[in-house]
Amino acid sequence: MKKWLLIGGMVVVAALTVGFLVIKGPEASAALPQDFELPEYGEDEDIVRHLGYTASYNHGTLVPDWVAWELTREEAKARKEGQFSFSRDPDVRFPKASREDYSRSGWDKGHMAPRADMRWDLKALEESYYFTNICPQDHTMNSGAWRKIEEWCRSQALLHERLYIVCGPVFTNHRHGTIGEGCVQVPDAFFKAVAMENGGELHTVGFIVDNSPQTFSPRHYAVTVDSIETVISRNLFPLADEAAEASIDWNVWK
DNA sequence: CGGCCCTAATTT
DNA sequence: AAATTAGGGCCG
Repeated sequence: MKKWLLIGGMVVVAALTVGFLVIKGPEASAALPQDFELPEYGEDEDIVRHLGYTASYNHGTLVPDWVAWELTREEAKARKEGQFSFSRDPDVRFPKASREDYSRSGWDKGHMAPRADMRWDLKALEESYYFTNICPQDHTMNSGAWRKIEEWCRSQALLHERLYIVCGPVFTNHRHGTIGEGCVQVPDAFFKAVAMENGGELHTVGFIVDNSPQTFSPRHYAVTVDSIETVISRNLFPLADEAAEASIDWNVWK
């Protein structure tokens, strides 16, 4: 059933793409399908769509399984400002993480889709503070290695036209347990997968950072998207061909 | 020194 | 539960 849905979805995407090409002409061939950034997901997942990101929120862990978004050059340049605080997602009705769970836990309320990637719209900025988009993160890692990866992504978005990014928690041995009365599970590590089109070819790069004090530069944590997919058992860019996820081309990722 | 990642205490 | 206020540390 799931497989047929997937195939059906791909047929629809292909049909839309063909239609798009007919209308727009060959110069549009560089544009990847809308929602290209969304990973593979099952019917049992709770998908929440917001202006700046789409996420799959997990009832059991009380963190997202993944958060996906597109980052364009213009979005990366934007500097809108507003004051927002962490809050519950009105689009998620079942029990979810709260501020109390994180308060004095020793763990950061770490953004998956970064606040700084959402400064092109005040609504997107506000929604980035929903717990749908938050995981418990080591503070040194969040403000160190993870932040450097986020800033590296923004610099890549400025160099190229747009990036497709999906990131989320990695659970292996659950060595950090849970926090708060809600029992929010603390991830063992985090993954981030990035895709970008350059010269008609798709390029990808990934990162895995342990949820512990990490401060090295992005390349230290670089891995293929393929290897992330093995670790989390999920296809991250279903519409990308396998070869694009099997290697990292540091000539295009500058 | 500004930008970005935050925290905690207090008030509503 | 959320808004307000005040503050810290790291890095390019």
